[in-house]
Amino acid sequence: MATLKDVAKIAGVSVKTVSNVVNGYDFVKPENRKRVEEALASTGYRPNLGARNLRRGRTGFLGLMLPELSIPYFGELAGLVLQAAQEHEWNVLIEQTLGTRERERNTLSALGPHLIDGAIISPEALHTNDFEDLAPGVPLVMLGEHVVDVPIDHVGIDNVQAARIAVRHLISLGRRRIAAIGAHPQRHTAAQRLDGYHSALEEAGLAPIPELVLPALRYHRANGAEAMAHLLALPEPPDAVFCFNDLLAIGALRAAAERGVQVPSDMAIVGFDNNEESAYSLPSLTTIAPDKAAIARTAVDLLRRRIAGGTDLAPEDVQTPFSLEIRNSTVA
Amino acid sequence: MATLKDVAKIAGVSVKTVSNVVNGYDFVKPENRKRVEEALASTGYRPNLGARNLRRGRTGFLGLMLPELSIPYFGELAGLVLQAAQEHEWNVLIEQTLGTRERERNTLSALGPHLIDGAIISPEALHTNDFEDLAPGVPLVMLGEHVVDVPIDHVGIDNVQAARIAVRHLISLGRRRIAAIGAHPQRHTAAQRLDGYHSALEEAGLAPIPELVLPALRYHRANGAEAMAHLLALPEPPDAVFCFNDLLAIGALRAAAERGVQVPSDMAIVGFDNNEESAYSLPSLTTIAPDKAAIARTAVDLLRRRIAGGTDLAPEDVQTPFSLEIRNSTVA
DNA sequence: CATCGTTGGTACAACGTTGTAAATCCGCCG
DNA sequence: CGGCGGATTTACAACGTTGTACCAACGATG
Repeated sequence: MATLKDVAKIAGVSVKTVSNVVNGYDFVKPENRKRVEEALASTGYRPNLGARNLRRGRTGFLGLMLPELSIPYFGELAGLVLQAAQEHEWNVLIEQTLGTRERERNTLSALGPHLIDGAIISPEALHTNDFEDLAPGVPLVMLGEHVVDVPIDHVGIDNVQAARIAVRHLISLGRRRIAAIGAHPQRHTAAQRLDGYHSALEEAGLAPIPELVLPALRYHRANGAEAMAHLLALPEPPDAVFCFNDLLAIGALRAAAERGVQVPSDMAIVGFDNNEESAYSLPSLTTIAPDKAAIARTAVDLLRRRIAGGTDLAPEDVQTPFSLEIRNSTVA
Repeated sequence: MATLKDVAKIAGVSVKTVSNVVNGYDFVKPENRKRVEEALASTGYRPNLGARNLRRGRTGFLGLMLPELSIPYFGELAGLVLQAAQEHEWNVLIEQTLGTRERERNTLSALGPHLIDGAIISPEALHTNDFEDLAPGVPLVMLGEHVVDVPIDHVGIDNVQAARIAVRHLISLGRRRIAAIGAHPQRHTAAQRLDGYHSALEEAGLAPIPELVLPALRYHRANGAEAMAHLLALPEPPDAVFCFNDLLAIGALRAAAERGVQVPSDMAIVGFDNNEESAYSLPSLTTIAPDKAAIARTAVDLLRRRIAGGTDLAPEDVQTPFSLEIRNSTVA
């Protein structure tokens, strides 16, 4: 593998001059520039990023910590983060935590400043004090969950409002017994969505029905199916369900179908995330559609700002847009 | 950020002694070892991987080139590769090509030995000579597509056999007009699956019906829907479809439902890949289920072998197991 | 013609780590 | 007590890059 030294020897100039050409420095005699460029081409020179970063004190890498790539929301998001990072010539290192606090702590503590310039994290189980213990020494941007009392930039949508809009939609269709699937003791986003759910009920003058609020420990399809099965076994089942993500909704859809419950006539279902698959389910899924590209772009931008030196800026909490995507699981 | 030098100063020893402790060298006086360890702990020292790798000539990174993380198959696969790589203390750098030859070429050529120790690639559009042009100088393992005349390790399933088994299944259900969706002029895997399709028809004494073989330029849900719409508009539509991946099948499922065609009674559908979502579609999807974990593990192992020095080993082509997952899109 | 600024080029050091070879220490043997 | 040999430690160089400081050549300016 060719190094600057090799190229310099061939071109008959100093190492630094080659470096200057490679880095687009202006003042190089055209003749020398040409010779260097030829030498570069003939050797197929590629800079050794390790060495360059060692010198520059930057690594060229961003970390991306998320629960699981096989979860569509995170797969889609990761793809968009990769794209946004690429536009700024960053490579992305992805770390999966499977949503366990243990692995999230490990990952956080492994986030040395030598490995990455900054990280985008999507924690599910981290506690406030984990951040203090393990302060990784690089800028972080948090997605989704918002651990409030930690001074870290955050990007996400207004979960309360989004949930409210979803439930309002169900109410506007005449539904009155509206269930919620996805309550979770630790998750902030779950609490917020539950808030929105309750406030929408309240503003419509509907009394909350506690047994229609179901928890979900994980947000997978199986959990949604399980919850829906439980709801349908109630003496008085709901006429609509707001699921805290699309996977839960897809599971719910299936459980309903298996029991001959018609969606949307007997049971309207709204999801959250707008996974690609949700436009193709049968029936297609009405869902809250966050602007994932905006989330990815914003996260990378915030990180850029911090890395560029804004260490003592106040932590920002950026809210990205979302919309309600109305499909056949609520309106035939 | 603490460096070896800082730690050395605190512990009152030389840099090298600290390095020795960090790297588990045996002959360090217990007393010094203790002092160094304390200093390490008190500074929270973390090795600068860039510098270490510069010195060692290795990077600790694996590349993973794939079309799109938002495609469930690749999202799931990427997750498994990350896990397999992690077991050998490798970090993984993911690069998305969107399946374009242009970006695949770029990625391949950017795969300098400085950045990664080896790469797992899942090309869709690369030509044989691209590999010669751009020989990245690090070991590669290819997944899925098999560009035959390139001497590179390959991992995948027996596509011909898998397709044959899928189509046999349809035939065993009494279907006689069996369509195929996913033919593609360049893709090797498409050609192989088409082979399997034809050979299954032949062994059952069924004459191939050319207009039932539909191409798909991309393998997304929309392409499947489009193809199915086309099939249903034929004067004599098929009674079964073999789709070359699950996304096509999901699209086909939807197109059928939209036109009131009952699956599986009027139309049986088989997919390929066993995406997680396919167990939850309505009806659930019969599909070829490759052992994705085995693919990921095998790919990482092959890479390990090469990186460990086996440069002049003959290229291997490992076939991983698969099964036919029978669900309600063929059997009610 | 002396001075200056601009352009073009170079040598050197440094980033943090580890391999090599050489230095130092120590107990023990003769 | 001199020296031997292993244990322990160290100085130094090197990995490939780039920032800094400096040097050289040149035309223009006064």
